Amino acid sequence: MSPRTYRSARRQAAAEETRRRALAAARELLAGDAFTKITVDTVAKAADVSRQTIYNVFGAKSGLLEALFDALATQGGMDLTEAFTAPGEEAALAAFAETFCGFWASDRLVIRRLRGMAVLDPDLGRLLRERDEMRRSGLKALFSRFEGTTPENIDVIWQLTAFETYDALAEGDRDTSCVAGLITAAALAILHGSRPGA
Amino acid sequence: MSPRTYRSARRQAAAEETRRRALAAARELLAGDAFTKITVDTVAKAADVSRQTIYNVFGAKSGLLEALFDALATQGGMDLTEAFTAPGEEAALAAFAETFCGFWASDRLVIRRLRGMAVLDPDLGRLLRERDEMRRSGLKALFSRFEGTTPENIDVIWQLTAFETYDALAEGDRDTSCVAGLITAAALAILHGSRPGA
DNA sequence: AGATTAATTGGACAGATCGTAAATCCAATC
DNA sequence: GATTGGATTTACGATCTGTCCAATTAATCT
Repeated sequence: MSPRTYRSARRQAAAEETRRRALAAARELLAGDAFTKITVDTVAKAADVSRQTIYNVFGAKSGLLEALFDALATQGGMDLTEAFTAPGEEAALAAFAETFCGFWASDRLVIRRLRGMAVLDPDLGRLLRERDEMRRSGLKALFSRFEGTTPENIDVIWQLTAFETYDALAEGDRDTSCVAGLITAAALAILHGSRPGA
Repeated sequence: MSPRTYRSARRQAAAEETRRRALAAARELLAGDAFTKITVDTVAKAADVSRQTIYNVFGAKSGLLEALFDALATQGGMDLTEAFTAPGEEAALAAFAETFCGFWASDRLVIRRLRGMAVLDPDLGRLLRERDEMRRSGLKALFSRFEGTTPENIDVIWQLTAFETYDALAEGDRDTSCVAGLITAAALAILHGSRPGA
């Protein structure tokens, strides 16, 4: 009746390791050709871990996917300081677009497939919408420095910097920075090209 | 050893009817709250048809979904003649955008979910990419009437008229024609606002 | 009318997959 | 050496897919 408390760096590290391996395995499977066959069992085997462990660590398959999504976002290391410290509107937009395109490109297949699954998985869907809203907030904050940006324009640019837009424009081996350039140009045209009169 | 051939309007009509009912049931389920639970069994029950019939008619669950996707496109009645007979670039683009936005809006949830499933279903994915390519062809044909449109711009406008863009911009109860307007304006800005020099 | 066929049904089955439960093992910690 | 946290093993129930096959019903041909 006196439960001792056992803290340990070693055990904790080992647990981290299995978690890390599971996520890495899931990611690799999702990036591969047989990604439709992604299963708790296949992930466990690929991670050289028992199936039960996956459930112990992540609770459920959806938990594993959510954790993977988070891990991607985290280790993606998105740094928006360049966008926020850029001198002008154009430079800021270019930095913003390049940052996100770089992120989308870093794990294109995995992100695409996770987003597909998110449509059928409410929890994953929430997580994803949350992240997308963060991008929208970022855009809002970015444009608060400049004047005369309508909410509608922000919405459109929000979609221009979305994964789906990157994914569509990157078709046919178009370079990532090239895609970012297209997006930046489009955003700028929308911001300045709207002719209120004629 | 002399297999007679039985043709009949009545039987054929009855078969059409069960097929129609199955598709209608699938569509309704996909539009509802419990769409994650869409199952051959639930579809069959909702259509008041045996599970086996679904397999007889569509071969597999994926066949049912593909048929539904096709049915949506067909009965969506997309008519691009207005876009192709419009006097000028702006009118043509507006008609094009409105036609597609109207289609996307006609079954927004179902289309969204089908597209999500398509990520995990290679056959459905092909079908969907085919349709999207048709939109791209349409755009190319549309702009062949006008000069100076770069392939890059077509790609961007292609994505602007994609379902994902409509879906994102229609968030928060934004009117369909309003979304079409945003898309048209963005496309026009991209076409004319690209400043080649400075 | 009677034979024949098309369309559908019902039940049973194998195989995957998810998720849970309980007993056990092992190594790090007290 | 006893205890604990983490991982494993095995077993199980539930759901869903897809297949097989015998049986049923109604329309069509002769």
